[in-house]
Amino acid sequence: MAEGKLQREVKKKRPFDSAEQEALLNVVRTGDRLQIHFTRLFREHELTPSQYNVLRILRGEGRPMECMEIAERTVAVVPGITGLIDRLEKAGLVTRQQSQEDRRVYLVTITACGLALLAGLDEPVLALHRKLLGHLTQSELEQLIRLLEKARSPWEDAD
Amino acid sequence: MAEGKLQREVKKKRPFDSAEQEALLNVVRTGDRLQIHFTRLFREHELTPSQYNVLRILRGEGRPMECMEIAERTVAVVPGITGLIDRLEKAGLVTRQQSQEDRRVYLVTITACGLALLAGLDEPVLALHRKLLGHLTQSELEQLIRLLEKARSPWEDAD
DNA sequence: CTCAATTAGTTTACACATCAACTATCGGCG
DNA sequence: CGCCGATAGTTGATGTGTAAACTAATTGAG
Repeated sequence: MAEGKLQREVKKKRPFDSAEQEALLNVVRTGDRLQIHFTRLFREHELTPSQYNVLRILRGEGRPMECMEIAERTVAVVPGITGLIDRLEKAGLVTRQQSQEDRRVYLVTITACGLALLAGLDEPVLALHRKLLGHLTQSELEQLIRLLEKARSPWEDAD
Repeated sequence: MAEGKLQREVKKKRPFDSAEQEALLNVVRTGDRLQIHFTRLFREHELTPSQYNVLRILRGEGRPMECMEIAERTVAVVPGITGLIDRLEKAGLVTRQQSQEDRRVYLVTITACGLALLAGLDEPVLALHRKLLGHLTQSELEQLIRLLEKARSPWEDAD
């Protein structure tokens, strides 16, 4: 247990400066690696991870949403949403129309085509979850979730 | 313990489809949030995280390195390295010169200016590690490291 | 009511990741 | 020797994230 695998992976000569650093690099690297697999899966369906996330949010909410709302629930910042919606609209997966109540806001709605695309991805996405983390026991998954939530707790809400 | 914080954060109506999914989203989200803080720190010194990583690799190795070697130790793929090195060279932090043995390869060397920049960042980086994960006990950090290594183990080497 | 502050969203500029295509060089085989 | 495949690196196109400046519309204080 003395030297972790990440240490060998990045071929560092000396040990990590601290356990915090080793844990932090492990989290970041694992997150990257996880995302890569989903990126590949989505690409087979001409989607990027960001686009998939937006579609999932729209389906989950089940109603037209403002750009601001969407931005709040993704990593993306408001300006990035514009181009994202542009491309989704061009692909026919969402529609955008000006709100009548407040003409500053544009409401984004997922189309039947978008819903069908998501439906076709549900099973592969679940299968990929199992493939990537299925070798951990339920107890280990719970431990991992608990530790990560505790890690984020001081800086996730107010920073 | 029943419902995790991430579930509330993303305001999902229903629980996660599986513990694998919840753990996966937790890893990805935590990794993103961690990176954001370092991005801000590096930006104060006119560096991006990718640029910082390349400089750290060069300092750690202590010798001129080929682009291929650098690419292997970062998330970046070879084509991305080109522009990265371009910008570092323009900033005077590295130099690039054609190898004499094999004129296909270009050797990248960190400059004294680059080393000085890194030296000034060492303490703030360590401090940020402590700030972000210092509230976890040593035992928790070790657990987290162990779980993440186990998570990656099936797909990190050969995939 | 009117004007200033606020808010939603877009545009622009830059850094980066990815893929495909290209150039230059090396190495080996005939 | 000369050509052909392999390799190192670059370039270009597309998508995304970030920040700053901008437009359009709403709100609120005087």
